[in-house]
Amino acid sequence: MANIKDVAKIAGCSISTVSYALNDDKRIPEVTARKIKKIADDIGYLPSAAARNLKKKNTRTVLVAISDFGGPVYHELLDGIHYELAKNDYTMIVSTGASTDNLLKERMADGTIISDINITNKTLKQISKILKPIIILDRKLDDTDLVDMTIDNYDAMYRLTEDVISKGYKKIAFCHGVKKTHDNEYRFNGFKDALNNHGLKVYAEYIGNFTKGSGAKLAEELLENRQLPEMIVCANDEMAIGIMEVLQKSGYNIPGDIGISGFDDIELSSYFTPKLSSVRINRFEWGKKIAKTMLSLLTKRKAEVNKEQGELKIRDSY
Amino acid sequence: MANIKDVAKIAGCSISTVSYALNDDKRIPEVTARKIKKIADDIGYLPSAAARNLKKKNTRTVLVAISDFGGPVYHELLDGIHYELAKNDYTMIVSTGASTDNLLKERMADGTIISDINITNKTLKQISKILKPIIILDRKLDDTDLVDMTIDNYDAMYRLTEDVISKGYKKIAFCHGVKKTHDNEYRFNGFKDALNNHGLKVYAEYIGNFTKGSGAKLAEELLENRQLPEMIVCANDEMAIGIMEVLQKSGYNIPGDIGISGFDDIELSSYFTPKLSSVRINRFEWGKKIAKTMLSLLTKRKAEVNKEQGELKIRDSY
DNA sequence: TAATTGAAGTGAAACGTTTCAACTAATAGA
DNA sequence: TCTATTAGTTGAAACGTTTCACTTCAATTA
Repeated sequence: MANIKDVAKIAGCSISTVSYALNDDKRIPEVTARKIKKIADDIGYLPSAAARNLKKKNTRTVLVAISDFGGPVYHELLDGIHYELAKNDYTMIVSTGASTDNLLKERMADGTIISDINITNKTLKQISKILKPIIILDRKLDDTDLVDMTIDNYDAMYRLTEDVISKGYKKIAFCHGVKKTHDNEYRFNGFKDALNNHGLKVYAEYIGNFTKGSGAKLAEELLENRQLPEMIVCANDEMAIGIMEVLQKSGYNIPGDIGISGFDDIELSSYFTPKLSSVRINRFEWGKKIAKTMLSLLTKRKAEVNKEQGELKIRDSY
Repeated sequence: MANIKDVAKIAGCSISTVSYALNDDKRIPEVTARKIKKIADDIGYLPSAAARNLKKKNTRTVLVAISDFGGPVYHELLDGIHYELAKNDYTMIVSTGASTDNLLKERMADGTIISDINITNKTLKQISKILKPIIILDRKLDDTDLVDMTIDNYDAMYRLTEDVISKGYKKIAFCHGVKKTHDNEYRFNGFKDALNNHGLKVYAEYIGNFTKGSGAKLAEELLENRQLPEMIVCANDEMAIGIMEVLQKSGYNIPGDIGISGFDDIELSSYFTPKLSSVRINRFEWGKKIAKTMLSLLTKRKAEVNKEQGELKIRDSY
């Protein structure tokens, strides 16, 4: 693999000249620079990122760590982050699972954006002392240097619940996702407070894990016990869809017999019959904001933090 | 940021001892190693990936470059690749767009997997000389060191088309995705050959770009001209869905009035009404195979290449 | 006792860049 | 003609690791 030395040898100049030329330093005259670049091209010289990063002590790279590539939720977010980062000539790399662990243990990026519930608070606290800046999307953690940019789950769910109440539903249940996750807790609190402030009680609480499967299982249990509420507010769309599928197979009409709502507004939701009412987050915009914050953290070391608002998408499922 | 020197100073030993200890070299006794690791932990020492990569001349990292995070097609594939890579203690990083360009220009990974139609053949040919190994998923390119692991589009589409013919359709049109892409060409050829071998002609060809929107637009044009075929075989699911939506809005019954098929079997397809007939690729398995090939390229410098087969999913849309 | 072995640890070179400080040669100014 | 300036170029240090080759010292063997 050709290195800068090889280029210098062929060009008959010093290493420093090559380096300056390749980096468009103005002290190298146009004509020399062109010649050097030509040679570099010809022999297939690619600079070693390792050597450069080592010397410059930065990588112009931001790492985004996510739980998995499977969920329908991340794409827009990643595209938004990438859009903004690329505009500022930063490189984005994405990782999951074990790869994230490795990447976190070796400082390969200048900044890190994390939305991965598999990373424990403990780990997070540890690395937050060492690996700044870090923006965290899926929880809040006090007494750390983590910058959190969560969605305003509470507010959105509060508003959705008010809309449900306004339709006349009284026996309203909540279907939890993974308990203790930030998303679930804040959504539930918004739900509960809206109910209470309108003189209603939580009719029942069910526990899923954010997947379609868990929604389906839950619905089967409900059918067995014949204890259906008038309405189930779900912590996310996937569980809502799982519930609807099972209920429909058993002959229930939605929203005739029971109302259902979701959260996230994944693509499937508007194709399902009935179309699922949900909360839409403009994740592309959210991603852009996150990237902007990261950029200012990287340069100015400070940031204006921002809660992302959700938009109610009331359709046909309640 | 603490470095290995700091650890050595506190531990009262040499840099080499720290390095050996941290890398579990057997010449450092258990007790010393533990002490050193403790110190490293305490002062928040993280090894510099840059320095290590520079010295070791490898990164134990594989880069996967994709067109965008938006499509519903990549998730399983990425998960499959990651699964296999992680098992072998390799790190996977993923990039798109401009980030890919940067990453390709700096050698940050030991190997590269590319499925990005935005990268030109020319670029690909250039980097294939320098940046080996590279596995390419979305085309074939002769006279290069690229290893291609495309899907067996031809075979799958041939079989799908035979099934369509067996249902009695005669006037069968094809809806192209982006022309000249490998996927589109091979799917079309499989379609065409199946038709010809059964004594049929291609009834018409429409041109889309693999998106739902392009399918919708196309359907609108067809409605204007009132020239509907009996069946449209689409180069992918998204276009098929776009077409179906528009046709249904205009009162057409699918499959009563016209049959439609797709390719890829994205999640949406089995939720749409009618359920879309399509070709399923087990992308998780495909990803695992790709990763295995990459691994053997990385270690043994050779690979058994493999075409991934598709499975027909005949449902209700024709 | 002397020689040998082995365990534990160390010094220093090397990886491929960037960049500071210094140098040369040519030009401009006095 | 001499000095000051400037454009172009260069040598070498530094970044933080890994690892080869070597040393030291205690224990074992003959």
